Amino acid sequence: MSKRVTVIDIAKAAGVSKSTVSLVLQNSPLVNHETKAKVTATMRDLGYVYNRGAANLRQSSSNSKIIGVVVNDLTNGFFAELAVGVDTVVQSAGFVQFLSNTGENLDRQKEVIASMREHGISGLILSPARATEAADLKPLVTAGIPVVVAVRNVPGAKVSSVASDNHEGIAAAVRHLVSLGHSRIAFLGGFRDTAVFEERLEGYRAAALACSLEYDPSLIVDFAPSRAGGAEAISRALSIEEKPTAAVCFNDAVAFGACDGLRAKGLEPGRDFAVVGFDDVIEAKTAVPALTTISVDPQGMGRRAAQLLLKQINAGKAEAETIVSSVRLVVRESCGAVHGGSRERKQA
Amino acid sequence: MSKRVTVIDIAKAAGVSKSTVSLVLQNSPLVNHETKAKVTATMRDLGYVYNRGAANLRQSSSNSKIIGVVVNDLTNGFFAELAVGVDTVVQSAGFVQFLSNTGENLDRQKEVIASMREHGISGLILSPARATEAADLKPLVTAGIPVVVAVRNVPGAKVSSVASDNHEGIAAAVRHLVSLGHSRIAFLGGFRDTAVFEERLEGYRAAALACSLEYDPSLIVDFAPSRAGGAEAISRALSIEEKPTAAVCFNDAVAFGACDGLRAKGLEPGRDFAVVGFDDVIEAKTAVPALTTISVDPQGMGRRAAQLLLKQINAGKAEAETIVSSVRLVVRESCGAVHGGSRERKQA
DNA sequence: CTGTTAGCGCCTTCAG
DNA sequence: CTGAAGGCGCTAACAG
Repeated sequence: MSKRVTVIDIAKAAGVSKSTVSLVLQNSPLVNHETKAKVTATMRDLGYVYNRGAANLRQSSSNSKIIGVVVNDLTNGFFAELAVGVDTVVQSAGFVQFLSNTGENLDRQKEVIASMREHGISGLILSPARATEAADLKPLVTAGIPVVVAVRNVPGAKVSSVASDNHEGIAAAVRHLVSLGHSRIAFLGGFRDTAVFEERLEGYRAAALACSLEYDPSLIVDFAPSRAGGAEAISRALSIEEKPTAAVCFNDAVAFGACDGLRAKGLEPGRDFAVVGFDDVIEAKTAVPALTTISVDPQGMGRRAAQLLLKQINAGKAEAETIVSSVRLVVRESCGAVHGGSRERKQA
Repeated sequence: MSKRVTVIDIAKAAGVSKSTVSLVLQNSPLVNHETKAKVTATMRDLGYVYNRGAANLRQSSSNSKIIGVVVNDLTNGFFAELAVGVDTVVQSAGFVQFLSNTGENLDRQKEVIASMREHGISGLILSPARATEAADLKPLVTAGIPVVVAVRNVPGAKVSSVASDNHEGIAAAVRHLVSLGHSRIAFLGGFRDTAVFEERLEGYRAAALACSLEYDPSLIVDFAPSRAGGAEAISRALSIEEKPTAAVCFNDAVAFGACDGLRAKGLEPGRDFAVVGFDDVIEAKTAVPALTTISVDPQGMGRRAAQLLLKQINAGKAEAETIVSSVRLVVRESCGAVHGGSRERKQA
C-alpha cells in the first residue's frame, strides 16, 4: 500500500537536503541539534524505516550488522541456551541474529550458510554438524568473513573456536571419584584419533598421576562415543582382571550407555558403580539422577563466542583464537562411594 | 581482500551480458541450456555469491526471503521447538529465519522487531512477550507485513494467530477426571479478564455439563496464573464445604503451585488429589511425575504458523486467520482415581 | 534469446 | 553546515 518512505521524502518534509538526513541517520556531529531534532521528528511522523539493504549496498558491505548463528540441534536445550547467550551480546551490540538449525544435516548446513552469505552476514558462529570439515568453512574465511566455531571443533579449520575445558573437566571428575574412595577408575568411550579424546584422556592421566593412582592402560577403553559404544565399553571394562569401581565417560552418550550396560549386569549406577558423564552434544539434561556430569554453561559459551566474533569483526581481521570455557562438576545425587561399589560385591 | 565478484564480472568472464546472467540467476526459461550452463560454471569458478540486498533494493522489496521469528523465551524448550518447527518449513521454502529472543522484555521486543523491519523481513512470526499490545504490531500491519502471532494471543490485533485449543484441552481433562470417578472438579488459576481464561473455563463448563456434573461456581477459583497463585487457589478450593477431589489448572505454573499447596497440607498429588496442568509458557517439561498435562506439539505449531505466514506472503495480503492447534492429554503416571482421593480421607 | 538503459535507497565525496 | 552528483549490485523494461 503506502509506498516506502525514503530519505528523500523526509528531507522534503523537513525542508532539508537528503545528505543532511543521511548525516542525522548516522548521528554525525556535523549537524546542529535543532535541525537534527526536526529531522528525527519528521522521520517518526512519516513512519520512516531505515533500509539497511540499501546502506549495505553503498557501503563496503559486511557491516550489515547481521551475524549468522547456526547450530546443529536447537531442540537440545544446550544449544538453545547457547543461542540465547549469543543473542544477548549480539543484540546489545546493535546486531541482529540470523539463527538456523541444521539438525546435524551437512547439506542443510551448507545451504544455510550459503543463504546467510547471500544476505551479507558480517560474521558467523557455528556449532558444526557432525563431520563438518575445514573445507566447508574455507569459502567464508577466504571471503574474509570472521567465523567462530563453538562447542565442537572443526579439525583443520583456521578459525577461532570456543570449546569447553576438556582436560580440566575430566581431571575434576577423577579427583571427585578419588575423594569418594575410588582408585580403579576407567575411562570409557571416544575415538582415539580425535583431538577431543586426546585432551580428555590427558586430563584423566594427569589427574590420576596427581592422585598417585597406578596407571593401567587396560582401564582405557576407547569405543564409539555413542550410547551403544558406552555399553560395550563398560562391558569390556568389567571383564578385566582387577575391575574398576568407577568410570569417567567420554561424553554423556557413553555415560548413558555405560549405565545401560551396568543395569544389564544387575548393577545399579550410583549405587554399585560410579559413573561420570561429560556434557557433550547428545543430551544436555540427563534422566539418570545418579549420574554425575561435567557441565559447561552454554549461555556463557554463547556470550564468549559472540564477544570473540564481535572483536574480530571490529578488528577487521584478527588471528584465529581459541577460548576454552571452564566447566564444573555437577553432582546430582551421590555418585557412588567405593564402599557401596562393586568392590564389596566382589568380596561377597 | 578479494573484491566482491558481481554479475558484471561473471558476464564478462562468460562472454555474455549482465541481463543474461540475471536471467540465469532467477533461472528464467528464456535462456538456453548451453549458455546457462556456461554461466553457472563461471559463477562457481569465480566464487560468485548472490547479493540479495541489491536485489531487494531493485525489486518491490518485501520479497527479501527472510522471515523474522521472535520468541519470548528461547530458553524454554517449548519455544525452542517452536522455532525449530518454523525453521523447517521456512528453510524448505527457500527463506531464512531471523530468530531473536526477547526474554519477556517488551522494550527488547520492540527493538528487535524494528531491527528486523530495517532488514526488510517479508513476514513475522511472533510469540509475544507478556503485555504485548495491538499497538505494538500496528506499524507492521500498516506496512503490509504479514504477521502471525503464536502461542499467546494479542488482544485487539488484526493479525493471524496460531494457538492451542483451549476449550477442547480443558474439556478433555475434565472428561478424563470424570472417567476416573471424580465429580467434584475444581478449576484453578488464571485471570478472569483474559480471552484465554474464558476459553478454558468454557471448556470446563461444557465438559462438566456433558458429563452431567452439577455446576458449582465455588469450584472456580480464579487467581494469578503463577505458581504462587496455584498454591493460593488450591488452598481456597479445599476450604469449601464439599471439597473437590481433583483440579484442572489454568496452566502448568498453577498446577505446580497446586501441588505445592497440596503437599503443604500433607496431601500427595496423584495419590490424594488429581491435578491436571496445561502446557503453557512457564515450563514445558514437568518435574512432577504424577501430573497429567494437556500438551501441545510445539514443533507442529511452529510449522503451522510458518505455513500460514507463507501463505499470506504469497497471497499478497490475506484476511487474518486463526488456527487452533489441537492438544492431547498426556498422562504420565496415574492421575489419581477418586477412590484413592480425598473422599476416602474425608470419610475416615 | 541477448544487449541497453534506467533506476531501487542510501552514502560519500566535493563544492558551495 | 548544506546541496549536487555518482555509484553500490541488481533487475525491469525495452529494443535489437
